[in-house]
Amino acid sequence: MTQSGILDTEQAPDLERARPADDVTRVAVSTVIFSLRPCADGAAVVLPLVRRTRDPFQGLWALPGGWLDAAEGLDAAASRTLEETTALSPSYLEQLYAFGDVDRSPTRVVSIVYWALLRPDEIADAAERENVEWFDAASLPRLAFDHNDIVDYALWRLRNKVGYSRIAHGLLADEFTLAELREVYESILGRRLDPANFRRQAEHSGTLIPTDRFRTGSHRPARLYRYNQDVELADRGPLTGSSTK
Amino acid sequence: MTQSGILDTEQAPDLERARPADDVTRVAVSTVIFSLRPCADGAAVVLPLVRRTRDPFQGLWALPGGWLDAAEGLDAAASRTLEETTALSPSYLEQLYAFGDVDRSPTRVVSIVYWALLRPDEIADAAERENVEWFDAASLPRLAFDHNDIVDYALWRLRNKVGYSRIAHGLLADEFTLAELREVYESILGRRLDPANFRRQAEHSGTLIPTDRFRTGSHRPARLYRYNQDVELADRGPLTGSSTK
DNA sequence: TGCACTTCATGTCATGGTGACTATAAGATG
DNA sequence: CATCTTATAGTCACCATGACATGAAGTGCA
Repeated sequence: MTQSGILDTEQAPDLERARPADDVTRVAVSTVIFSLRPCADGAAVVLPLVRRTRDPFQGLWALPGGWLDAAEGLDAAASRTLEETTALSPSYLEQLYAFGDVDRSPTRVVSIVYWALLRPDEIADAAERENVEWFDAASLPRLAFDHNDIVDYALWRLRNKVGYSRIAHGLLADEFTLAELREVYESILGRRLDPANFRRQAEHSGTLIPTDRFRTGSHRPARLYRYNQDVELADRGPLTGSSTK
Repeated sequence: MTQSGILDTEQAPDLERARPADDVTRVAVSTVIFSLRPCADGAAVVLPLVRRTRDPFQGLWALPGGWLDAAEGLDAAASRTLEETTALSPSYLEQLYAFGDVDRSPTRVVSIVYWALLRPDEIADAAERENVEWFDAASLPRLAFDHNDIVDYALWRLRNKVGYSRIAHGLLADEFTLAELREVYESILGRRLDPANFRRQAEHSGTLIPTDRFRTGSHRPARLYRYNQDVELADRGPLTGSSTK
Protein backbone atom coordinates (compact mmCIF):
# COMPACT_ATOMS: atom_id res chain seq x y z
CA MET A 1 0.00 0.00 0.00
CA THR A 2 3.03 2.24 0.17
CA GLN A 3 3.77 4.60 -2.63
CA SER A 4 6.96 2.75 -3.39
CA GLY A 5 4.90 -0.31 -4.13
CA ILE A 6 3.56 1.43 -7.18
CA LEU A 7 6.86 2.64 -8.43
CA ASP A 8 8.86 -0.52 -8.21
CA THR A 9 7.18 -1.76 -11.33
CA GLU A 10 9.20 -4.11 -13.49
CA GLN A 11 12.71 -5.02 -12.47
CA ALA A 12 13.85 -1.82 -10.87
CA PRO A 13 16.75 -2.91 -8.63
CA ASP A 14 15.25 -2.88 -5.18
CA LEU A 15 17.96 -3.48 -2.63
CA GLU A 16 15.55 -4.00 0.21
CA ARG A 17 14.28 -7.11 -1.49
CA ALA A 18 15.92 -10.47 -2.04
CA ARG A 19 17.24 -10.48 -5.57
CA PRO A 20 16.64 -13.78 -7.38
CA ALA A 21 19.34 -15.51 -9.37
CA ASP A 22 20.17 -13.92 -12.69
CA ASP A 23 18.61 -16.64 -14.81
CA VAL A 24 15.28 -16.49 -13.02
CA THR A 25 12.30 -14.89 -14.66
CA ARG A 26 10.26 -12.56 -12.52
CA VAL A 27 6.55 -11.96 -12.83
CA ALA A 28 5.04 -8.50 -12.73
CA VAL A 29 1.43 -7.38 -12.95
CA SER A 30 0.39 -4.13 -14.61
CA THR A 31 -2.98 -2.62 -15.38
CA VAL A 32 -4.25 -0.33 -18.09
CA ILE A 33 -6.96 1.68 -16.37
CA PHE A 34 -9.37 3.42 -18.70
CA SER A 35 -11.77 6.17 -17.83
CA LEU A 36 -13.47 9.06 -19.60
CA ARG A 37 -12.85 12.76 -19.15
CA PRO A 38 -15.15 15.46 -20.54
CA CYS A 39 -13.48 17.45 -23.27
CA ALA A 40 -14.17 19.86 -26.09
CA ASP A 41 -16.28 17.62 -28.28
CA GLY A 42 -17.70 14.99 -25.98
CA ALA A 43 -15.35 12.85 -23.94
CA ALA A 44 -11.81 11.52 -24.21
CA VAL A 45 -10.39 8.17 -23.13
CA VAL A 46 -7.83 8.74 -20.39
CA LEU A 47 -5.59 6.51 -18.30
CA PRO A 48 -3.36 7.02 -15.27
CA LEU A 49 0.40 6.61 -15.58
CA VAL A 50 3.13 6.53 -12.98
CA ARG A 51 6.45 8.32 -13.34
CA ARG A 52 9.44 6.07 -12.80
CA THR A 53 11.78 7.23 -10.08
CA ARG A 54 14.67 4.88 -10.83
CA ASP A 55 16.37 3.07 -13.66
CA PRO A 56 15.63 1.66 -16.09
CA PHE A 57 13.59 4.31 -17.86
CA GLN A 58 13.87 6.71 -14.95
CA GLY A 59 11.71 9.76 -15.53
CA LEU A 60 9.51 8.11 -18.15
CA TRP A 61 5.88 7.31 -17.55
CA ALA A 62 4.78 3.71 -17.08
CA LEU A 63 1.68 1.67 -16.39
CA PRO A 64 0.80 1.21 -12.72
CA GLY A 65 1.85 -2.22 -11.52
CA GLY A 66 4.12 -4.17 -9.28
CA TRP A 67 5.66 -7.54 -8.61
CA LEU A 68 3.45 -10.52 -8.20
CA ASP A 69 3.45 -11.56 -4.59
CA ALA A 70 4.07 -15.25 -3.93
CA ALA A 71 0.90 -15.47 -1.88
CA GLU A 72 -1.55 -13.71 -4.18
CA GLY A 73 -3.29 -14.75 -7.37
CA LEU A 74 -3.01 -12.79 -10.60
CA ASP A 75 -6.43 -11.16 -10.29
CA ALA A 76 -5.70 -10.19 -6.71
CA ALA A 77 -2.39 -8.66 -7.71
CA ALA A 78 -4.12 -6.62 -10.40
CA SER A 79 -6.74 -5.42 -7.94
CA ARG A 80 -4.03 -4.47 -5.49
CA THR A 81 -1.93 -2.44 -7.91
CA LEU A 82 -5.08 -0.78 -9.15
CA GLU A 83 -6.15 0.03 -5.63
CA GLU A 84 -2.72 1.46 -4.93
CA THR A 85 -3.04 3.79 -7.89
CA THR A 86 -6.64 4.92 -7.79
CA ALA A 87 -7.69 3.93 -4.27
CA LEU A 88 -10.88 2.53 -5.76
CA SER A 89 -12.16 -0.75 -7.09
CA PRO A 90 -12.91 -0.73 -10.81
CA SER A 91 -16.29 -1.42 -12.35
CA TYR A 92 -14.62 -3.85 -14.71
CA LEU A 93 -11.36 -5.78 -14.56
CA GLU A 94 -10.12 -8.35 -17.05
CA GLN A 95 -6.83 -9.94 -17.95
CA LEU A 96 -5.45 -8.49 -21.16
CA TYR A 97 -2.35 -10.39 -22.19
CA ALA A 98 0.95 -11.73 -20.95
CA PHE A 99 3.97 -9.91 -22.36
CA GLY A 100 7.23 -11.79 -22.17
CA ASP A 101 9.63 -10.86 -24.94
CA VAL A 102 13.18 -11.44 -23.81
CA ASP A 103 14.31 -7.91 -24.56
CA ARG A 104 11.35 -5.98 -23.20
CA SER A 105 13.33 -5.15 -20.08
CA PRO A 106 17.02 -5.30 -19.10
CA THR A 107 16.36 -8.28 -16.84
CA ARG A 108 13.88 -11.00 -17.62
CA VAL A 109 10.35 -9.95 -16.70
CA VAL A 110 7.04 -11.47 -17.73
CA SER A 111 4.23 -8.98 -17.24
CA ILE A 112 0.67 -10.17 -16.80
CA VAL A 113 -1.29 -7.13 -17.91
CA TYR A 114 -4.88 -6.38 -16.93
CA TRP A 115 -7.21 -3.70 -18.12
CA ALA A 116 -9.90 -1.97 -16.12
CA LEU A 117 -12.74 0.50 -16.47
CA LEU A 118 -13.42 3.25 -13.95
CA ARG A 119 -16.51 5.40 -13.59
CA PRO A 120 -15.87 9.14 -13.97
CA ASP A 121 -17.42 9.90 -10.59
CA GLU A 122 -14.89 7.55 -9.00
CA ILE A 123 -11.82 9.27 -10.35
CA ALA A 124 -12.24 12.63 -8.62
CA ASP A 125 -10.65 12.07 -5.23
CA ALA A 126 -8.27 9.40 -6.46
CA ALA A 127 -6.44 11.33 -9.10
CA GLU A 128 -4.13 13.53 -7.10
CA ARG A 129 -1.06 11.62 -6.07
CA GLU A 130 2.55 12.45 -6.44
CA ASN A 131 3.98 11.02 -9.66
CA VAL A 132 0.58 9.88 -10.91
CA GLU A 133 -1.05 11.67 -13.81
CA TRP A 134 -3.93 11.04 -16.18
CA PHE A 135 -3.13 11.10 -19.90
CA ASP A 136 -5.24 11.28 -23.00
CA ALA A 137 -4.99 7.82 -24.55
CA ALA A 138 -4.87 9.32 -28.02
CA SER A 139 -1.69 11.30 -27.41
CA LEU A 140 0.68 9.50 -25.09
CA PRO A 141 4.34 10.35 -24.64
CA ARG A 142 6.99 7.67 -25.04
CA LEU A 143 6.45 5.23 -22.17
CA ALA A 144 8.84 2.95 -20.32
CA PHE A 145 9.42 -0.63 -21.46
CA ASP A 146 6.96 -1.82 -24.12
CA HIS A 147 4.11 -0.01 -22.45
CA ASN A 148 3.17 1.96 -25.58
CA ASP A 149 2.51 -1.32 -27.36
CA ILE A 150 0.56 -2.58 -24.38
CA VAL A 151 -1.70 0.47 -24.31
CA ASP A 152 -2.26 0.17 -28.05
CA TYR A 153 -3.35 -3.40 -27.60
CA ALA A 154 -5.61 -2.53 -24.68
CA LEU A 155 -7.25 0.21 -26.74
CA TRP A 156 -7.79 -2.25 -29.58
CA ARG A 157 -9.41 -4.67 -27.17
CA LEU A 158 -11.58 -1.93 -25.69
CA ARG A 159 -12.79 -0.83 -29.10
CA ASN A 160 -13.54 -4.39 -30.13
CA LYS A 161 -15.26 -5.35 -26.94
CA VAL A 162 -17.48 -2.29 -26.90
CA GLY A 163 -19.03 -3.68 -30.06
CA TYR A 164 -20.16 -7.03 -28.71
CA SER A 165 -20.60 -6.50 -24.98
CA ARG A 166 -22.00 -4.02 -22.49
CA ILE A 167 -18.71 -2.82 -21.03
CA ALA A 168 -19.58 0.78 -21.93
CA HIS A 169 -21.70 0.77 -18.80
CA GLY A 170 -18.50 0.30 -16.82
CA LEU A 171 -17.63 3.89 -17.67
CA LEU A 172 -20.90 5.43 -16.49
CA ALA A 173 -22.52 6.26 -13.18
CA ASP A 174 -25.59 4.39 -11.95
CA GLU A 175 -28.10 6.59 -13.72
CA PHE A 176 -27.49 8.02 -17.14
CA THR A 177 -29.26 9.35 -20.20
CA LEU A 178 -29.08 7.65 -23.55
CA ALA A 179 -27.10 10.62 -24.85
CA GLU A 180 -24.49 10.00 -22.16
CA LEU A 181 -24.30 6.33 -23.00
CA ARG A 182 -23.98 7.19 -26.64
CA GLU A 183 -21.16 9.58 -25.87
CA VAL A 184 -19.23 6.70 -24.28
CA TYR A 185 -19.51 4.69 -27.46
CA GLU A 186 -18.63 7.68 -29.59
CA SER A 187 -15.46 8.51 -27.71
CA ILE A 188 -14.28 4.90 -27.69
CA LEU A 189 -15.07 4.24 -31.32
CA GLY A 190 -13.96 7.68 -32.45
CA ARG A 191 -17.02 8.43 -34.58
CA ARG A 192 -20.49 9.89 -34.19
CA LEU A 193 -23.49 7.61 -33.94
CA ASP A 194 -27.01 8.37 -35.05
CA PRO A 195 -29.00 9.22 -31.88
CA ALA A 196 -32.23 7.68 -33.15
CA ASN A 197 -30.67 4.40 -34.23
CA PHE A 198 -28.58 4.21 -31.09
CA ARG A 199 -31.71 4.59 -28.98
CA ARG A 200 -33.43 1.79 -30.86
CA GLN A 201 -30.53 -0.60 -30.34
CA ALA A 202 -30.08 0.32 -26.69
CA GLU A 203 -33.74 -0.12 -25.87
CA HIS A 204 -33.87 -3.40 -27.74
CA SER A 205 -30.83 -4.83 -25.95
CA GLY A 206 -32.67 -5.63 -22.75
CA THR A 207 -29.87 -4.27 -20.56
CA LEU A 208 -31.49 -0.92 -19.78
CA ILE A 209 -34.09 -0.16 -17.13
CA PRO A 210 -35.91 3.14 -17.59
CA THR A 211 -36.46 5.15 -14.43
CA ASP A 212 -39.11 7.78 -13.84
CA ARG A 213 -36.51 10.48 -13.38
CA PHE A 214 -35.24 12.91 -15.95
CA ARG A 215 -32.09 14.92 -16.47
CA THR A 216 -33.05 18.52 -16.92
CA GLY A 217 -31.10 21.68 -17.59
CA SER A 218 -30.65 21.70 -21.32
CA HIS A 219 -33.61 21.76 -23.63
CA ARG A 220 -35.97 18.82 -23.49
CA PRO A 221 -35.40 16.66 -20.38
CA ALA A 222 -33.91 13.23 -21.08
CA ARG A 223 -35.08 10.10 -19.31
CA LEU A 224 -32.59 8.52 -16.93
CA TYR A 225 -31.86 4.81 -17.27
CA ARG A 226 -30.22 2.27 -15.02
CA TYR A 227 -28.15 -0.73 -16.04
CA ASN A 228 -29.78 -4.12 -15.62
CA GLN A 229 -27.50 -5.78 -13.07
CA ASP A 230 -28.75 -9.24 -14.05
CA VAL A 231 -26.78 -8.97 -17.27
CA GLU A 232 -23.01 -9.36 -17.04
CA LEU A 233 -20.96 -6.57 -18.56
CA ALA A 234 -19.21 -9.15 -20.71
CA ASP A 235 -19.39 -12.88 -21.29
CA ARG A 236 -16.19 -14.31 -19.84
CA GLY A 237 -17.03 -17.91 -20.54
CA PRO A 238 -15.93 -20.63 -18.11
CA LEU A 239 -13.59 -18.18 -16.38
CA THR A 240 -16.39 -16.46 -14.51
CA GLY A 241 -16.38 -18.44 -11.30
CA SER A 242 -12.83 -18.73 -10.05
CA SER A 243 -11.69 -15.32 -11.13
CA THR A 244 -10.78 -13.53 -7.90
CA LYS A 245 -8.82 -16.28 -6.20
CA MET B 1 13.89 -31.68 -27.61
CA THR B 2 14.25 -34.50 -25.09
CA GLN B 3 11.22 -36.39 -23.95
CA SER B 4 11.80 -35.26 -20.42
CA GLY B 5 11.41 -31.69 -21.58
CA ILE B 6 7.78 -32.41 -22.21
CA LEU B 7 7.13 -34.19 -19.00
CA ASP B 8 8.67 -31.76 -16.58
CA THR B 9 5.67 -29.51 -16.95
CA GLU B 10 4.75 -27.43 -13.95
CA GLN B 11 6.78 -27.67 -10.83
CA ALA B 12 7.83 -31.30 -10.92
CA PRO B 13 10.95 -31.41 -8.75
CA ASP B 14 13.77 -31.62 -11.23
CA LEU B 15 17.01 -32.22 -9.42
CA GLU B 16 19.18 -31.57 -12.44
CA ARG B 17 18.03 -27.99 -12.41
CA ALA B 18 18.78 -25.16 -10.04
CA ARG B 19 15.82 -24.88 -7.72
CA PRO B 20 14.81 -21.26 -7.04
CA ALA B 21 14.09 -20.00 -3.57
CA ASP B 22 10.81 -21.13 -2.08
CA ASP B 23 9.10 -17.78 -2.37
CA VAL B 24 9.88 -17.36 -6.04
CA THR B 25 7.21 -17.81 -8.64
CA ARG B 26 8.11 -19.89 -11.66
CA VAL B 27 6.73 -19.46 -15.14
CA ALA B 28 5.56 -22.37 -17.26
CA VAL B 29 4.15 -22.44 -20.77
CA SER B 30 1.52 -24.93 -21.88
CA THR B 31 -0.45 -25.32 -25.07
CA VAL B 32 -3.90 -26.65 -25.88
CA ILE B 33 -3.46 -28.17 -29.32
CA PHE B 34 -6.69 -28.73 -31.19
CA SER B 35 -7.19 -30.87 -34.22
CA LEU B 36 -10.02 -32.83 -35.83
CA ARG B 37 -10.40 -36.57 -36.09
CA PRO B 38 -12.97 -38.24 -38.33
CA CYS B 39 -15.62 -40.04 -36.31
CA ALA B 40 -19.05 -41.59 -36.56
CA ASP B 41 -21.04 -38.50 -37.45
CA GLY B 42 -18.57 -36.10 -38.97
CA ALA B 43 -15.52 -35.07 -36.98
CA ALA B 44 -14.53 -34.69 -33.35
CA VAL B 45 -12.31 -32.09 -31.71
CA VAL B 46 -9.26 -33.84 -30.27
CA LEU B 47 -6.18 -32.72 -28.37
CA PRO B 48 -2.91 -34.36 -27.32
CA LEU B 49 -2.17 -34.90 -23.64
CA VAL B 50 0.96 -36.04 -21.87
CA ARG B 51 0.99 -38.54 -19.02
CA ARG B 52 2.83 -37.26 -15.96
CA THR B 53 5.66 -39.48 -14.81
CA ARG B 54 6.27 -37.85 -11.46
CA ASP B 55 4.55 -36.06 -8.62
CA PRO B 56 2.46 -34.07 -8.32
CA PHE B 57 -0.39 -35.70 -10.19
CA GLN B 58 1.78 -38.62 -11.28
CA GLY B 59 -0.11 -40.82 -13.71
CA LEU B 60 -2.67 -38.19 -14.65
CA TRP B 61 -2.81 -36.59 -18.07
CA ALA B 62 -1.72 -33.00 -18.54
CA LEU B 63 -1.33 -30.41 -21.25
CA PRO B 64 1.99 -30.43 -23.08
CA GLY B 65 4.26 -27.72 -21.81
CA GLY B 66 7.44 -26.89 -19.99
CA TRP B 67 9.31 -24.25 -18.10
CA LEU B 68 9.91 -20.92 -19.70
CA ASP B 69 13.55 -20.63 -20.60
CA ALA B 70 15.28 -17.43 -19.51
CA ALA B 71 16.47 -16.81 -23.06
CA GLU B 72 13.24 -17.37 -24.99
CA GLY B 73 10.08 -15.34 -25.44
CA LEU B 74 6.65 -16.63 -24.59
CA ASP B 75 5.67 -17.35 -28.18
CA ALA B 76 8.94 -19.15 -28.77
CA ALA B 77 8.41 -21.26 -25.67
CA ALA B 78 4.95 -22.22 -26.86
CA SER B 79 6.28 -23.16 -30.28
CA ARG B 80 9.01 -25.22 -28.68
CA THR B 81 6.74 -27.22 -26.39
CA LEU B 82 4.36 -27.71 -29.28
CA GLU B 83 7.18 -28.89 -31.49
CA GLU B 84 8.31 -31.29 -28.78
CA THR B 85 4.85 -32.80 -28.64
CA THR B 86 3.79 -32.96 -32.25
CA ALA B 87 7.07 -32.41 -34.09
CA LEU B 88 5.22 -29.97 -36.32
CA SER B 89 4.50 -26.29 -36.51
CA PRO B 90 0.85 -25.40 -36.11
CA SER B 91 -1.25 -23.58 -38.66
CA TYR B 92 -2.42 -21.25 -35.91
CA LEU B 93 -0.97 -20.31 -32.53
CA GLU B 94 -2.31 -17.74 -30.12
CA GLN B 95 -1.92 -16.91 -26.49
CA LEU B 96 -4.95 -18.02 -24.50
CA TYR B 97 -4.63 -16.84 -20.92
CA ALA B 98 -2.29 -16.66 -17.95
CA PHE B 99 -3.32 -18.88 -15.07
CA GLY B 100 -1.86 -18.01 -11.72
CA ASP B 101 -4.08 -18.95 -8.83
CA VAL B 102 -1.99 -19.55 -5.73
CA ASP B 103 -3.33 -23.06 -5.15
CA ARG B 104 -3.29 -24.37 -8.69
CA SER B 105 -0.10 -26.27 -7.96
CA PRO B 106 1.77 -27.28 -4.78
CA THR B 107 4.48 -24.71 -5.50
CA ARG B 108 3.87 -21.34 -7.03
CA VAL B 109 3.55 -21.58 -10.81
CA VAL B 110 2.14 -19.11 -13.30
CA SER B 111 1.27 -20.83 -16.56
CA ILE B 112 1.09 -18.86 -19.78
CA VAL B 113 -1.23 -21.01 -21.86
CA TYR B 114 -1.39 -20.97 -25.64
CA TRP B 115 -3.78 -22.68 -27.99
CA ALA B 116 -3.01 -24.01 -31.44
CA LEU B 117 -4.71 -25.52 -34.46
CA LEU B 118 -3.23 -28.42 -36.37
CA ARG B 119 -4.22 -29.70 -39.80
CA PRO B 120 -5.38 -33.34 -39.81
CA ASP B 121 -2.81 -34.30 -42.42
CA GLU B 122 -0.10 -33.03 -40.08
CA ILE B 123 -1.01 -35.20 -37.14
CA ALA B 124 -0.39 -38.58 -38.72
CA ASP B 125 3.30 -39.14 -38.14
CA ALA B 126 3.47 -36.97 -35.06
CA ALA B 127 0.99 -38.74 -32.87
CA GLU B 128 2.82 -41.83 -31.76
CA ARG B 129 5.09 -41.07 -28.85
CA GLU B 130 5.41 -42.71 -25.52
CA ASN B 131 3.11 -41.11 -22.94
CA VAL B 132 1.39 -38.92 -25.52
CA GLU B 133 -2.17 -39.65 -26.51
CA TRP B 134 -4.95 -37.83 -28.34
CA PHE B 135 -8.23 -37.39 -26.49
CA ASP B 136 -11.71 -36.41 -27.54
CA ALA B 137 -12.19 -32.89 -26.17
CA ALA B 138 -15.79 -33.70 -25.30
CA SER B 139 -14.93 -36.53 -22.91
CA LEU B 140 -11.71 -35.87 -21.06
CA PRO B 141 -10.61 -37.71 -17.93
CA ARG B 142 -9.61 -35.79 -14.84
CA LEU B 143 -6.45 -33.91 -15.73
CA ALA B 144 -3.54 -32.73 -13.62
CA PHE B 145 -3.53 -29.25 -12.04
CA ASP B 146 -6.33 -26.98 -13.30
CA HIS B 147 -5.94 -28.28 -16.82
CA ASN B 148 -9.60 -29.30 -17.13
CA ASP B 149 -10.59 -25.67 -16.56
CA ILE B 150 -7.97 -24.55 -19.04
CA VAL B 151 -9.26 -26.86 -21.77
CA ASP B 152 -12.81 -25.71 -21.09
CA TYR B 153 -11.74 -22.14 -21.56
CA ALA B 154 -9.80 -22.94 -24.72
CA LEU B 155 -12.84 -24.70 -26.15
CA TRP B 156 -14.99 -21.69 -25.33
CA ARG B 157 -12.52 -19.44 -27.08
CA LEU B 158 -12.38 -21.75 -30.09
CA ARG B 159 -16.16 -21.82 -30.41
CA ASN B 160 -16.39 -18.06 -30.10
CA LYS B 161 -13.59 -17.31 -32.50
CA VAL B 162 -14.89 -19.63 -35.16
CA GLY B 163 -17.88 -17.31 -35.37
CA TYR B 164 -16.04 -14.12 -36.19
CA SER B 165 -12.80 -15.21 -37.85
CA ARG B 166 -11.47 -17.67 -40.39
CA ILE B 167 -9.60 -19.94 -38.00
CA ALA B 168 -11.59 -22.95 -39.23
CA HIS B 169 -9.19 -22.98 -42.16
CA GLY B 170 -6.42 -23.76 -39.69
CA LEU B 171 -7.92 -27.21 -39.31
CA LEU B 172 -8.04 -28.02 -43.01
CA ALA B 173 -5.57 -29.02 -45.69
CA ASP B 174 -4.73 -26.68 -48.57
CA GLU B 175 -7.57 -27.77 -50.79
CA PHE B 176 -10.98 -28.64 -49.45
CA THR B 177 -14.60 -28.85 -50.42
CA LEU B 178 -17.26 -26.66 -48.91
CA ALA B 179 -18.72 -29.74 -47.24
CA GLU B 180 -15.39 -30.33 -45.50
CA LEU B 181 -15.18 -26.73 -44.37
CA ARG B 182 -18.74 -26.94 -43.13
CA GLU B 183 -17.91 -30.09 -41.19
CA VAL B 184 -15.21 -28.17 -39.33
CA TYR B 185 -17.72 -25.57 -38.23
CA GLU B 186 -20.25 -28.23 -37.33
CA SER B 187 -17.92 -30.20 -35.10
CA ILE B 188 -16.68 -27.11 -33.30
CA LEU B 189 -20.10 -25.57 -32.83
CA GLY B 190 -21.76 -28.89 -32.10
CA ARG B 191 -24.69 -28.40 -34.45
CA ARG B 192 -25.57 -28.97 -38.08
CA LEU B 193 -25.50 -26.09 -40.53
CA ASP B 194 -27.63 -25.71 -43.62
CA PRO B 195 -25.41 -26.61 -46.61
CA ALA B 196 -27.00 -24.09 -48.96
CA ASN B 197 -26.79 -21.17 -46.54
CA PHE B 198 -23.29 -22.12 -45.50
CA ARG B 199 -22.23 -22.06 -49.13
CA ARG B 200 -23.72 -18.62 -49.63
CA GLN B 201 -21.86 -17.20 -46.64
CA ALA B 202 -18.58 -18.87 -47.51
CA GLU B 203 -18.64 -17.67 -51.11
CA HIS B 204 -19.57 -14.18 -50.02
CA SER B 205 -16.78 -13.96 -47.45
CA GLY B 206 -14.04 -13.34 -50.00
CA THR B 207 -11.64 -15.74 -48.29
CA LEU B 208 -12.18 -18.64 -50.68
CA ILE B 209 -10.56 -19.19 -54.05
CA PRO B 210 -12.30 -21.77 -56.24
CA THR B 211 -9.98 -24.13 -58.10
CA ASP B 212 -10.80 -26.05 -61.25
CA ARG B 213 -10.39 -29.35 -59.49
CA PHE B 214 -13.08 -31.50 -57.97
CA ARG B 215 -13.25 -34.08 -55.22
CA THR B 216 -14.84 -37.18 -56.66
CA GLY B 217 -15.72 -40.53 -55.18
CA SER B 218 -19.09 -39.95 -53.60
CA HIS B 219 -22.04 -38.87 -55.69
CA ARG B 220 -21.81 -35.54 -57.39
CA PRO B 221 -18.24 -34.18 -57.43
CA ALA B 222 -17.62 -31.16 -55.22
CA ARG B 223 -15.46 -28.26 -56.26
CA LEU B 224 -12.20 -27.84 -54.38
CA TYR B 225 -11.38 -24.47 -52.88
CA ARG B 226 -8.23 -22.90 -51.56
CA TYR B 227 -7.89 -20.40 -48.76
CA ASN B 228 -7.04 -16.85 -49.75
CA GLN B 229 -3.67 -16.35 -48.07
CA ASP B 230 -4.00 -12.58 -48.27
CA VAL B 231 -6.56 -12.71 -45.49
CA GLU B 232 -5.29 -13.38 -41.99
CA LEU B 233 -6.89 -16.27 -40.15
CA ALA B 234 -7.78 -13.89 -37.34
CA ASP B 235 -7.41 -10.21 -36.60
CA ARG B 236 -4.88 -9.97 -33.79
CA GLY B 237 -4.81 -6.21 -33.67
CA PRO B 238 -1.58 -4.40 -32.87
CA LEU B 239 -0.01 -7.67 -31.68
CA THR B 240 0.59 -8.91 -35.20
CA GLY B 241 4.07 -7.62 -35.78
CA SER B 242 6.20 -8.50 -32.79
CA SER B 243 4.61 -11.83 -32.05
CA THR B 244 7.39 -14.37 -32.51
CA LYS B 245 10.20 -12.61 -30.68
C1' DT C 1 -45.52 36.49 -24.90
C1' DG C 2 -43.85 34.68 -28.93
C1' DC C 3 -40.49 32.76 -31.92
C1' DA C 4 -36.22 30.38 -33.00
C1' DC C 5 -33.32 26.81 -31.62
C1' DT C 6 -31.77 22.52 -29.50
C1' DT C 7 -32.25 18.09 -27.86
C1' DC C 8 -35.37 14.08 -26.90
C1' DA C 9 -38.20 10.67 -28.76
C1' DT C 10 -40.82 8.08 -32.32
C1' DG C 11 -41.66 6.54 -36.98
C1' DT C 12 -40.65 5.34 -41.91
C1' DC C 13 -38.21 3.27 -45.64
C1' DA C 14 -34.73 0.91 -48.37
C1' DT C 15 -31.04 -2.32 -47.86
C1' DG C 16 -28.60 -6.40 -46.77
C1' DG C 17 -27.77 -10.56 -44.17
C1' DT C 18 -29.92 -14.86 -42.44
C1' DG C 19 -32.71 -19.11 -41.66
C1' DA C 20 -35.98 -22.12 -43.79
C1' DC C 21 -37.09 -24.17 -47.72
C1' DT C 22 -37.54 -25.70 -52.79
C1' DA C 23 -35.58 -27.08 -57.09
C1' DT C 24 -32.20 -28.76 -60.23
C1' DA C 25 -27.55 -30.96 -61.49
C1' DA C 26 -24.61 -34.83 -61.55
C1' DG C 27 -22.28 -38.76 -60.26
C1' DA C 28 -22.72 -43.35 -57.28
C1' DT C 29 -25.03 -47.64 -56.58
C1' DG C 30 -27.35 -51.71 -57.60
C1' DC D 1 -31.88 -47.53 -65.98
C1' DA D 2 -34.08 -46.14 -61.63
C1' DT D 3 -32.91 -44.40 -57.44
C1' DC D 4 -30.16 -42.43 -53.95
C1' DT D 5 -27.12 -38.98 -52.23
C1' DT D 6 -24.75 -34.92 -52.42
C1' DA D 7 -23.62 -30.37 -54.83
C1' DT D 8 -25.30 -26.12 -56.27
C1' DA D 9 -28.73 -22.53 -57.28
C1' DG D 10 -32.72 -19.92 -56.20
C1' DT D 11 -36.79 -18.10 -53.47
C1' DC D 12 -39.07 -16.02 -49.60
C1' DA D 13 -40.06 -14.11 -45.05
C1' DC D 14 -37.89 -11.98 -41.35
C1' DC D 15 -34.93 -8.99 -38.83
C1' DA D 16 -31.19 -5.73 -37.88
C1' DT D 17 -29.32 -1.64 -39.69
C1' DG D 18 -28.35 3.10 -41.69
C1' DA D 19 -30.41 7.22 -43.45
C1' DC D 20 -33.76 10.24 -42.75
C1' DA D 21 -38.31 12.64 -41.46
C1' DT D 22 -41.47 14.20 -37.88
C1' DG D 23 -43.32 15.57 -33.65
C1' DA D 24 -42.49 16.69 -28.40
C1' DA D 25 -40.68 19.55 -24.92
C1' DG D 26 -37.73 22.19 -23.00
C1' DT D 27 -34.20 26.85 -23.26
C1' DG D 28 -32.96 31.49 -24.70
C1' DC D 29 -33.73 35.85 -26.64
C1' DA D 30 -36.33 39.71 -28.92
